[in-house]
Amino acid sequence: MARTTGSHSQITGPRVRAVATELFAQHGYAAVSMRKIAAEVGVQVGALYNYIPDKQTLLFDLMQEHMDALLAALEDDPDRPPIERLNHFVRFHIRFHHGRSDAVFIAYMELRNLTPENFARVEQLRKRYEDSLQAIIEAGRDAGVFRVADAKIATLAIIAMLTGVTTWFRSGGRLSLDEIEAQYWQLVCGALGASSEAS
Amino acid sequence: MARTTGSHSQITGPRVRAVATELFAQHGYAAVSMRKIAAEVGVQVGALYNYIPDKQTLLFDLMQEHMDALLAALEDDPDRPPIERLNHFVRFHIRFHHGRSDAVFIAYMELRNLTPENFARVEQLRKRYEDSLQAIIEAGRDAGVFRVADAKIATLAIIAMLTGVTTWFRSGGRLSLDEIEAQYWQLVCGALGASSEAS
DNA sequence: ACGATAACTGAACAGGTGTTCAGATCAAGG
DNA sequence: CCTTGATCTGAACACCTGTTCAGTTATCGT
Repeated sequence: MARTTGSHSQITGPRVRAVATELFAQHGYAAVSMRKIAAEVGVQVGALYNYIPDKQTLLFDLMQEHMDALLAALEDDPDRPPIERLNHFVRFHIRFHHGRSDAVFIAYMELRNLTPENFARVEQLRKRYEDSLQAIIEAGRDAGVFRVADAKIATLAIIAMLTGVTTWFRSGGRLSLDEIEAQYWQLVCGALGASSEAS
Repeated sequence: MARTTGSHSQITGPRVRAVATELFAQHGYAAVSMRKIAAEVGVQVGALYNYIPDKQTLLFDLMQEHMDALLAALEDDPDRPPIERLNHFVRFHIRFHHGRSDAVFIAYMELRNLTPENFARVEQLRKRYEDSLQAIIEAGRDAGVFRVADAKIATLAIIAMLTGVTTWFRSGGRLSLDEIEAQYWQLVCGALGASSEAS
């Protein structure tokens, strides 16, 4: 037999990406074979190549989609007060990454498995995201509401701190996502020498 | 030919571990074959098994050694003021991890490639390290010098923030290690609501 | 009802995987 | 100087790797 009953491109296509995301996050890109992905999708290996050109491109596409979605979802209004922009960024970052932990994991862990060209492109997207936080911090520093020695370092430190949440937070634990947000907001504010009461 | 001139266990043994550390960090455990390690060491594959029982144990040993060294090097004196203990922890963390970025990378990225038993053992060591920071934070909070809502979250946030340094810091860059230390000390102090002038 | 084509199978390709081991070779102790 | 044992080679084992493609089948527009 060949084509199985009820199979559609619109089902199989997204499923391949979903399965790949899950397996890559769990075992790592190099440790996951095309046959394992196919088995999980419920299809033979060859069928995968109706939806992806090759394994490397699959990985790159997953990363790029994640970064694109991240950048598209972030809304920053330069006209608002820096403290409000920061508050929005912190809460956005935690909320957006929560529930997408697989994609976050891949985007941070599998960079070394990208070809140099693909790496450069993903890295560019990441830099754009970092720059948006750095702009907020610089605006706050210039306005005199943040006390920070080096905006670049503060940016990297805060993003590392916030992204760390995805490695341990699971819904239904000791604390709710709202509480997590509030705590991290306080930590970030303190780190930047701002009062967390505002905004 | 078989045994080559000038080959010694005392040279080859450590070299295998050094090469493995480098390659695992660069390409990932699953992407590095025993043959690639052997080639880099300058030996045939079979020879590696004079020094390691198998690939999995090699990975585990590298991680365990790193964590053991980390725990052994950390000196914390519960009798000193919390602010001093925190200062020492922050500077120690940054200094210890700097120059060992390969081992740090492996210890954080390759956890999923450990067998369940090995994972549990490494995780226990990591928890012990986290607990030592948490103890400092709790001591400071009880003494009224730190203002922190949840000690566990503050611990995870700070460790994530500090460990992030290894992903971007390289000697000879814009800032020296001393400057990095000072900046992170300020950030950590602020996050915990303490004055960074002390200690 | 039927022809076109999207969707899939099954097999093959050339090469890579971790691990084992008999045999060759060199270093060192008596 | 010669034996002993550590050290390494080279080949083999059974299996897995990403990718391709001729052939088969289900679906859909007409």
